[in-house]
Amino acid sequence: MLAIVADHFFFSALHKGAFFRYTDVMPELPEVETVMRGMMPALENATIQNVTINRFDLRGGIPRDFAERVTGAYVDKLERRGKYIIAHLNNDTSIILHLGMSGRIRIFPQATSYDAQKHDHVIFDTAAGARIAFEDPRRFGMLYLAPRSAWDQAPPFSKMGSEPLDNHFHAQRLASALTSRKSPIKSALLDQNIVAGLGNIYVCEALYRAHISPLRLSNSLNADEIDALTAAIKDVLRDAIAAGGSTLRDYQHTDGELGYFQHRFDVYGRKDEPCKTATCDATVQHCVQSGRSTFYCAQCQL
DNA sequence: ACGAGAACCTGTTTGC
DNA sequence: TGCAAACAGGTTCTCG
Repeated sequence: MLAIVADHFFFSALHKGAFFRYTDVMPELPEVETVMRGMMPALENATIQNVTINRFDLRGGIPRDFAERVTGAYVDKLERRGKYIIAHLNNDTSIILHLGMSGRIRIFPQATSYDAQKHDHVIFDTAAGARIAFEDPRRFGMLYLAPRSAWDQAPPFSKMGSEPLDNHFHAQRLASALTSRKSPIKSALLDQNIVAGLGNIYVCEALYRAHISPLRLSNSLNADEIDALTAAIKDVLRDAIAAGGSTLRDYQHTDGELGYFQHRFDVYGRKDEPCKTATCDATVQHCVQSGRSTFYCAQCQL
Protein backbone atom coordinates (compact mmCIF):
# COMPACT_ATOMS: atom_id res chain seq x y z
CA MET A 1 0.00 0.00 0.00
CA LEU A 2 3.06 2.25 0.19
CA ALA A 3 3.97 4.29 -2.84
CA ILE A 4 7.42 3.94 -4.33
CA VAL A 5 9.19 7.21 -3.78
CA ALA A 6 12.57 6.25 -5.21
CA ASP A 7 11.24 7.18 -8.63
CA HIS A 8 12.99 8.49 -11.73
CA PHE A 9 13.36 11.93 -10.20
CA PHE A 10 15.28 10.34 -7.42
CA PHE A 11 17.47 8.38 -9.81
CA SER A 12 18.23 11.42 -11.92
CA ALA A 13 19.14 13.37 -8.83
CA LEU A 14 21.56 10.67 -7.78
CA HIS A 15 23.16 10.52 -11.19
CA LYS A 16 24.02 14.18 -11.10
CA GLY A 17 26.81 13.02 -8.84
CA ALA A 18 25.56 14.67 -5.73
CA PHE A 19 25.08 12.72 -2.57
CA PHE A 20 22.12 12.03 -0.48
CA ARG A 21 22.14 12.77 3.21
CA TYR A 22 19.78 12.29 6.08
CA THR A 23 20.16 14.80 8.84
CA ASP A 24 18.57 15.85 12.12
CA VAL A 25 16.71 12.60 12.30
CA MET A 26 15.36 10.83 15.29
CA PRO A 27 14.95 7.55 13.51
CA GLU A 28 11.55 6.07 14.19
CA LEU A 29 9.54 3.93 11.82
CA PRO A 30 8.85 6.61 9.15
CA GLU A 31 12.47 7.78 9.06
CA VAL A 32 13.80 4.24 8.89
CA GLU A 33 11.35 3.48 6.08
CA THR A 34 12.53 6.56 4.18
CA VAL A 35 16.18 5.71 4.70
CA MET A 36 15.57 2.17 3.44
CA ARG A 37 13.84 3.48 0.32
CA GLY A 38 16.72 5.86 -0.23
CA MET A 39 19.17 2.95 -0.02
CA MET A 40 17.29 0.79 -2.49
CA PRO A 41 18.55 2.29 -5.77
CA ALA A 42 22.18 1.89 -4.70
CA LEU A 43 22.11 -1.30 -2.67
CA GLU A 44 19.26 -3.50 -3.83
CA ASN A 45 20.26 -5.82 -6.67
CA ALA A 46 23.85 -4.81 -6.13
CA THR A 47 27.01 -6.74 -5.36
CA ILE A 48 29.03 -5.71 -2.33
CA GLN A 49 32.53 -5.30 -3.66
CA ASN A 50 34.25 -3.93 -0.60
CA VAL A 51 33.53 -3.09 3.04
CA THR A 52 35.62 -0.71 5.13
CA ILE A 53 35.07 -0.69 8.88
CA ASN A 54 36.65 2.24 10.69
CA ARG A 55 35.54 1.22 14.13
CA PHE A 56 33.81 -1.84 15.51
CA ASP A 57 32.53 -0.50 18.83
CA LEU A 58 28.98 0.39 17.97
CA ARG A 59 26.30 -0.87 20.32
CA GLY A 60 26.77 -4.60 20.66
CA GLY A 61 29.89 -4.44 18.52
CA ILE A 62 30.23 -5.13 14.81
CA PRO A 63 31.31 -8.76 14.31
CA ARG A 64 35.02 -8.99 13.57
CA ASP A 65 34.35 -11.11 10.50
CA PHE A 66 31.59 -8.83 9.19
CA ALA A 67 33.50 -7.69 6.10
CA GLU A 68 34.59 -11.12 4.98
CA ARG A 69 31.08 -12.53 5.39
CA VAL A 70 29.42 -9.92 3.17
CA THR A 71 32.11 -9.06 0.64
CA GLY A 72 31.25 -10.47 -2.77
CA ALA A 73 27.65 -11.17 -1.82
CA TYR A 74 24.66 -10.00 -3.83
CA VAL A 75 21.95 -7.97 -2.09
CA ASP A 76 18.63 -9.10 -3.49
CA LYS A 77 16.22 -7.56 -1.02
CA LEU A 78 15.94 -4.80 1.56
CA GLU A 79 13.19 -4.72 4.13
CA ARG A 80 12.26 -2.91 7.32
CA ARG A 81 11.03 -4.38 10.58
CA GLY A 82 10.30 -1.89 13.35
CA LYS A 83 13.24 0.48 13.37
CA TYR A 84 15.59 -2.03 11.77
CA ILE A 85 16.70 -2.28 8.15
CA ILE A 86 17.52 -5.78 6.94
CA ALA A 87 19.55 -6.44 3.80
CA HIS A 88 19.20 -10.00 2.56
CA LEU A 89 22.22 -11.47 0.81
CA ASN A 90 22.44 -14.43 -1.55
CA ASN A 91 24.82 -16.29 0.75
CA ASP A 92 22.25 -17.15 3.43
CA THR A 93 23.26 -14.10 5.43
CA SER A 94 21.26 -11.02 6.36
CA ILE A 95 22.69 -7.68 7.45
CA ILE A 96 20.81 -6.15 10.38
CA LEU A 97 21.13 -2.37 10.70
CA HIS A 98 19.76 -0.07 13.38
CA LEU A 99 20.37 3.69 13.21
CA GLY A 100 20.25 4.20 16.96
CA MET A 101 19.42 7.82 17.46
CA SER A 102 22.09 9.61 15.48
CA GLY A 103 22.69 7.12 12.68
CA ARG A 104 22.76 8.44 9.11
CA ILE A 105 23.16 6.85 5.73
CA ARG A 106 24.87 8.78 2.96
CA ILE A 107 24.74 7.46 -0.55
CA PHE A 108 27.17 8.39 -3.29
CA PRO A 109 26.30 7.08 -6.75
CA GLN A 110 29.98 7.44 -7.58
CA ALA A 111 32.42 6.65 -4.81
CA THR A 112 34.78 9.32 -6.13
CA SER A 113 32.48 12.05 -4.83
CA TYR A 114 32.62 10.67 -1.30
CA ASP A 115 33.72 13.10 1.42
CA ALA A 116 34.83 11.37 4.56
CA GLN A 117 33.19 12.38 7.82
CA LYS A 118 34.56 11.95 11.31
CA HIS A 119 31.97 9.38 12.33
CA ASP A 120 31.73 7.31 9.16
CA HIS A 121 32.12 3.93 10.82
CA VAL A 122 31.27 1.59 7.96
CA ILE A 123 31.54 2.10 4.19
CA PHE A 124 30.07 -0.23 1.58
CA ASP A 125 31.23 -0.09 -2.04
CA THR A 126 29.19 -1.80 -4.72
CA ALA A 127 30.39 -3.36 -7.95
CA ALA A 128 28.44 -0.65 -9.79
CA GLY A 129 30.68 1.98 -8.21
CA ALA A 130 28.34 3.38 -5.55
CA ARG A 131 29.38 4.05 -1.99
CA ILE A 132 27.10 3.80 1.05
CA ALA A 133 28.43 5.31 4.28
CA PHE A 134 27.03 4.63 7.74
CA GLU A 135 27.68 7.60 9.99
CA ASP A 136 26.76 7.56 13.67
CA PRO A 137 28.31 10.09 16.08
CA ARG A 138 26.70 8.68 19.21
CA ARG A 139 27.28 5.06 18.27
CA PHE A 140 23.88 3.91 19.53
CA GLY A 141 23.48 2.21 16.18
CA MET A 142 23.85 -1.50 15.56
CA LEU A 143 25.23 -3.51 12.67
CA TYR A 144 25.44 -7.28 12.75
CA LEU A 145 24.64 -10.42 10.81
CA ALA A 146 22.03 -13.16 11.08
CA PRO A 147 21.29 -16.33 9.14
CA ARG A 148 18.95 -15.27 6.37
CA SER A 149 16.68 -18.27 6.83
CA ALA A 150 16.09 -17.45 10.49
CA TRP A 151 16.86 -13.76 10.85
CA ASP A 152 13.52 -13.07 12.54
CA GLN A 153 13.69 -16.04 14.92
CA ALA A 154 16.03 -14.35 17.38
CA PRO A 155 15.70 -11.25 19.55
CA PRO A 156 14.73 -8.52 19.03
CA PHE A 157 12.53 -9.78 16.19
CA SER A 158 11.26 -12.94 17.84
CA LYS A 159 9.24 -10.98 20.38
CA MET A 160 8.62 -7.83 18.41
CA GLY A 161 5.05 -6.52 18.15
CA SER A 162 3.01 -6.02 15.01
CA GLU A 163 3.96 -3.71 12.19
CA PRO A 164 1.51 -0.86 12.75
CA LEU A 165 0.94 -0.28 9.03
CA ASP A 166 0.14 -3.94 8.35
CA ASN A 167 -3.45 -5.07 8.10
CA HIS A 168 -2.59 -7.51 10.86
CA PHE A 169 -2.37 -4.60 13.22
CA HIS A 170 -5.88 -3.75 14.30
CA ALA A 171 -7.66 -2.55 17.40
CA GLN A 172 -8.28 -6.01 18.83
CA ARG A 173 -4.60 -6.88 18.62
CA LEU A 174 -3.62 -3.67 20.34
CA ALA A 175 -6.29 -4.19 22.97
CA SER A 176 -5.04 -7.65 23.87
CA ALA A 177 -1.50 -6.33 24.22
CA LEU A 178 -2.60 -3.54 26.51
CA THR A 179 -5.05 -5.25 28.85
CA SER A 180 -2.34 -6.80 31.00
CA ARG A 181 -0.39 -3.57 31.17
CA LYS A 182 -0.56 -1.30 34.17
CA SER A 183 1.98 1.25 33.03
CA PRO A 184 0.97 4.56 31.45
CA ILE A 185 -0.10 4.19 27.83
CA LYS A 186 2.81 6.39 26.78
CA SER A 187 5.33 3.93 28.20
CA ALA A 188 3.51 0.91 26.78
CA LEU A 189 3.51 2.31 23.25
CA LEU A 190 7.27 2.79 23.43
CA ASP A 191 7.65 -0.94 24.07
CA GLN A 192 8.68 -2.50 20.75
CA ASN A 193 7.08 -5.77 21.82
CA ILE A 194 3.65 -4.15 21.79
CA VAL A 195 3.89 -2.12 18.59
CA ALA A 196 7.00 -2.11 16.42
CA GLY A 197 8.62 1.11 15.31
CA LEU A 198 7.07 3.77 17.51
CA GLY A 199 9.43 6.12 19.31
CA ASN A 200 9.03 9.06 21.63
CA ILE A 201 7.92 11.54 18.97
CA TYR A 202 5.23 9.52 17.24
CA VAL A 203 3.83 8.14 20.48
CA CYS A 204 3.20 11.70 21.61
CA GLU A 205 1.70 12.61 18.24
CA ALA A 206 -0.53 9.54 18.06
CA LEU A 207 -1.90 10.05 21.56
CA TYR A 208 -2.67 13.66 20.71
CA ARG A 209 -4.55 12.66 17.57
CA ALA A 210 -6.47 10.04 19.51
CA HIS A 211 -7.34 12.56 22.26
CA ILE A 212 -5.94 10.19 24.88
CA SER A 213 -3.82 11.42 27.76
CA PRO A 214 -0.32 9.89 27.92
CA LEU A 215 -0.85 9.58 31.67
CA ARG A 216 -3.73 7.12 31.34
CA LEU A 217 -3.02 3.58 32.44
CA SER A 218 -2.87 1.13 29.54
CA ASN A 219 -5.53 -1.19 30.91
CA SER A 220 -7.98 1.66 31.46
CA LEU A 221 -8.64 2.35 27.77
CA ASN A 222 -12.06 1.36 26.50
CA ALA A 223 -12.80 -0.15 23.08
CA ASP A 224 -13.61 3.17 21.44
CA GLU A 225 -10.39 4.69 22.69
CA ILE A 226 -8.35 1.78 21.41
CA ASP A 227 -10.06 2.09 18.04
CA ALA A 228 -9.13 5.77 17.93
CA LEU A 229 -5.59 5.06 19.05
CA THR A 230 -5.11 2.36 16.42
CA ALA A 231 -6.28 4.71 13.69
CA ALA A 232 -4.18 7.57 15.03
CA ILE A 233 -1.02 5.44 15.04
CA LYS A 234 -1.56 4.45 11.42
CA ASP A 235 -2.41 7.99 10.35
CA VAL A 236 0.53 9.67 12.01
CA LEU A 237 2.97 7.15 10.56
CA ARG A 238 1.50 7.33 7.06
CA ASP A 239 1.66 11.12 7.12
CA ALA A 240 5.28 11.08 8.22
CA ILE A 241 6.27 8.56 5.56
CA ALA A 242 4.53 10.70 2.95
CA ALA A 243 6.49 13.72 4.19
CA GLY A 244 9.72 11.73 3.95
CA GLY A 245 8.80 10.70 0.44
CA SER A 246 8.18 14.27 -0.58
CA THR A 247 11.59 15.32 0.68
CA LEU A 248 13.10 12.50 -1.36
CA ARG A 249 11.39 13.85 -4.47
CA ASP A 250 12.29 17.43 -3.59
CA TYR A 251 15.92 16.50 -3.46
CA GLN A 252 16.33 17.21 -7.16
CA HIS A 253 15.65 20.86 -6.42
CA THR A 254 18.12 21.23 -3.60
CA ASP A 255 21.84 21.56 -3.55
CA GLY A 256 22.64 20.56 -0.03
CA GLU A 257 21.55 18.08 2.49
CA LEU A 258 18.24 16.36 2.72
CA GLY A 259 16.28 16.72 5.94
CA TYR A 260 12.93 15.29 6.78
CA PHE A 261 11.41 17.58 9.24
CA GLN A 262 10.61 20.83 7.65
CA HIS A 263 7.11 20.03 8.81
CA ARG A 264 6.19 20.57 12.43
CA PHE A 265 4.72 18.23 14.94
CA ASP A 266 1.40 18.93 16.63
CA VAL A 267 2.67 18.55 20.19
CA TYR A 268 6.21 17.16 20.26
CA GLY A 269 8.70 19.84 21.28
CA ARG A 270 5.97 22.46 21.59
CA LYS A 271 5.94 23.03 25.35
CA ASP A 272 3.93 26.13 26.32
CA GLU A 273 2.91 26.74 22.70
CA PRO A 274 -0.78 26.88 21.76
CA CYS A 275 -2.64 23.63 21.18
CA LYS A 276 -3.30 23.18 17.47
CA THR A 277 -6.92 22.22 17.94
CA ALA A 278 -8.88 25.20 16.65
CA THR A 279 -11.45 25.14 19.43
CA CYS A 280 -8.87 24.75 22.21
CA ASP A 281 -7.24 27.64 24.05
CA ALA A 282 -4.83 25.57 26.14
CA THR A 283 -1.06 25.33 25.76
CA VAL A 284 1.00 22.17 25.30
CA GLN A 285 2.11 20.57 28.54
CA HIS A 286 5.40 18.81 29.18
CA CYS A 287 6.26 16.08 31.66
CA VAL A 288 8.70 13.20 32.01
CA GLN A 289 7.58 9.58 31.90
CA SER A 290 10.02 6.70 32.23
CA GLY A 291 12.77 9.23 31.78
CA ARG A 292 11.41 10.47 28.45
CA SER A 293 9.86 13.79 27.52
CA THR A 294 6.12 13.73 27.02
CA PHE A 295 4.16 16.50 25.32
CA TYR A 296 0.36 16.69 25.38
CA CYS A 297 -2.66 18.92 25.65
CA ALA A 298 -4.34 18.43 29.02
CA GLN A 299 -7.57 19.88 27.64
CA CYS A 300 -7.86 17.79 24.45
CA GLN A 301 -6.39 14.56 25.76
CA LEU A 302 -8.43 12.91 28.48
C1' DA B 1 6.83 -10.98 35.34
C1' DC B 2 6.66 -6.33 35.35
C1' DG B 3 8.01 -1.55 35.70
C1' DA B 4 11.18 2.09 36.63
C1' DG B 5 15.57 3.92 36.13
C1' DA B 6 20.49 3.92 34.79
C1' DA B 7 23.92 3.31 31.37
C1' DC B 8 25.68 3.86 26.89
C1' DC B 9 27.46 8.19 23.71
C1' DT B 10 28.53 12.90 21.79
C1' DG B 11 26.76 17.08 19.50
C1' DT B 12 23.94 20.81 20.77
C1' DT B 13 21.60 23.82 23.86
C1' DT B 14 21.07 26.07 28.16
C1' DG B 15 22.62 28.38 32.37
C1' DC B 16 25.76 30.74 35.20
C1' DT C 1 32.45 35.51 26.47
C1' DG C 2 33.55 31.02 28.09
C1' DC C 3 32.93 26.99 30.28
C1' DA C 4 30.25 23.41 32.46
C1' DA C 5 26.11 21.18 33.09
C1' DA C 6 21.96 19.60 31.12
C1' DC C 7 19.62 17.51 27.40
C1' DA C 8 18.33 14.45 23.53
C1' DG C 9 16.74 9.32 22.80
C1' DG C 10 16.61 3.46 21.43
C1' DT C 11 17.94 -0.38 23.49
C1' DT C 12 19.76 -3.26 27.11
C1' DC C 13 20.86 -4.15 31.71
C1' DT C 14 19.99 -3.90 36.69
C1' DC C 15 17.30 -3.52 40.65
C1' DG C 16 13.13 -3.55 43.50
